[in-house]
Amino acid sequence: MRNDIVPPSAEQPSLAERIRHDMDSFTPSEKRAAHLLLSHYPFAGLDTVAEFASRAGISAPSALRFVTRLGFSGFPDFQKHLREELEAQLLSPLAKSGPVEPGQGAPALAAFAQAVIGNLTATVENIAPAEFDAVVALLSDQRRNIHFTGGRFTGALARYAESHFRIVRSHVDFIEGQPALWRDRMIEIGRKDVVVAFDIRRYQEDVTALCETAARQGATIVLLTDPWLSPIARVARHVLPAHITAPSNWDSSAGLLLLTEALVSAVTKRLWETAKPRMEAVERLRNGEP
Amino acid sequence: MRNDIVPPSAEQPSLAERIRHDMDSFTPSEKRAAHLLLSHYPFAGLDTVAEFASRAGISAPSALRFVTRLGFSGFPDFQKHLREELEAQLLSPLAKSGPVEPGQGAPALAAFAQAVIGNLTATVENIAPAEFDAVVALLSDQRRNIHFTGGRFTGALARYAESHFRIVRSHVDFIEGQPALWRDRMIEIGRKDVVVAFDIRRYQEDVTALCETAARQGATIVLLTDPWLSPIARVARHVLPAHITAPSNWDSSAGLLLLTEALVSAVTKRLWETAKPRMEAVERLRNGEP
DNA sequence: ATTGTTTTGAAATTTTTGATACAGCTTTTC
DNA sequence: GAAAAGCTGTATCAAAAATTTCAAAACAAT
Repeated sequence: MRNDIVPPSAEQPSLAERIRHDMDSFTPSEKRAAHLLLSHYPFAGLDTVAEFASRAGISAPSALRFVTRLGFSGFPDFQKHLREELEAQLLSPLAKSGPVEPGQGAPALAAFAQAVIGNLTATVENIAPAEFDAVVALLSDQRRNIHFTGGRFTGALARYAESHFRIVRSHVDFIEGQPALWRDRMIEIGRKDVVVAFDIRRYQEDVTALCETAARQGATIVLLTDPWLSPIARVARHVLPAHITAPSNWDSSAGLLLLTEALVSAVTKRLWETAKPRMEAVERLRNGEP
Repeated sequence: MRNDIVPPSAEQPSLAERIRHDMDSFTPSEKRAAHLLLSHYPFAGLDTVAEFASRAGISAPSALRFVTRLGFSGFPDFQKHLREELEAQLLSPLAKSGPVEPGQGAPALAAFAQAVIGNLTATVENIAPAEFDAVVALLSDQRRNIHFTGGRFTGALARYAESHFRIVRSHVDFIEGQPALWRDRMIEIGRKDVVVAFDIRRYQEDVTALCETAARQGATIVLLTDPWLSPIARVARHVLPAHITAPSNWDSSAGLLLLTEALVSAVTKRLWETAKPRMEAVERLRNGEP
């Protein structure tokens, strides 16, 4: 038998908090219900049981068991509570933003998120609009070849970028950072090539070498880096810096990801006429259709 | 027959305003219904017809006629509208991130950033502290083997995670999503293994298959997904959902990255005693020192 | 007053929704 | 490895809610 759960009398803590707190005492289906409810709190619970269960990917009886376990006498009772909570919350202007639970992780997570959000804001504010637009234009030029590369950590971001651009347009690839792997490919790189490099501190020599070689051959270099600028900046045509400090032993790449996704989004919109049929074709191929 | 009333399509003015405007065209009992609704807008309308009618001092049919007259097809339709209006209003403060229209370059970047920030906030708020802590504990258990995997886009995140954890602790690797590449490796997977999977919508069957196979062999599955939960959730021990919608043709993985980095940070702190010398050793090796 | 029109609610009907019993499956425990 | 406990979904049923019907009441205009 599991530990009992306090009935939802007239308590202060919102139901959401209680659910978060008791999360690990739930069964798998109950967790799914809980996740759905918390992700659209409290509106997900205001529909019918059938709708709620279906959205959570569970059966109606499981949904019922979930609310019963929460201490309610039935689904209507549960909904009534949600409505009352909502009304109370809406009437008190800023009663929201309750202090997150104690525990070890939550505060750390919240603090981390706050730092990351600060980074994103600072990053956006320090990007020159003209620079961003210029990069979008460059990456939207279908006659050019685009190569993505990065360091040991940022390499994953380069892959992320490549996996998206590859679908939007052609002539896109990823270059591994190790010199042995790209030396001979450099013969192909020329004036119509664009190298998009990701490089943040503990700047990596091999990535720098790659970009310098490419630049010497006439390629256009786009650099996504930190505010202290990777040495690649010397040979780069465009530089987009992102803030990376976080309350961690590691730097955060969220700002770089933001820029990457924003670029993908902007280029997709710009090339929409050709990107749309292309994306549809890719989808068909993935599904094994002719 | 009285003058027609515009149906409640996608309009700007709230229902309340329309009711006030049309007030003098209502019959006496309709007015009573209108007054009740406006006095406790919109909660008075969220109960049952019977309750609503009784509180307004009219009969159920009259209440029905009232909502029909407002242009709704029935009482459930009416309530649905109220809920949606309420949700939109409640979400506006932060997640104003409606379909932010075109806009060029910089404005688009700012809008994108705002949406991403909203996602991060929502993600953190909906993570159960216990769940997060449990995952940290799991990944800090040095006796276990950790395997990261992901789909065509999220695979990059898995690599990102792997590249960090690899330095903090041992027994960490990355598994390619294609079945041909992992089938035979499954022989090694057992009870002391942990599979951390990244999977967001357009959930990928091969990743699901990998996790199901691993789970069947007794491995513990940790899933980072979107709020709609990948089917992998069925076999996952722990699920960390992140909000992913963005004003783009693509979803945003920023929330997943945030969780990843927060996990890396937390585990690094937790294993600091052993992680520190290990990180220093890695650094020496990179520099070619003995 | 009387007739035609509109409004209204009681009761009957239909539809929807919530709840339960039970059997299969999974996980845990011994 | 077998038995027990627990979890979950299908099928079914009961309850409640929404909707329609219809006749009485209120009202307006002759």
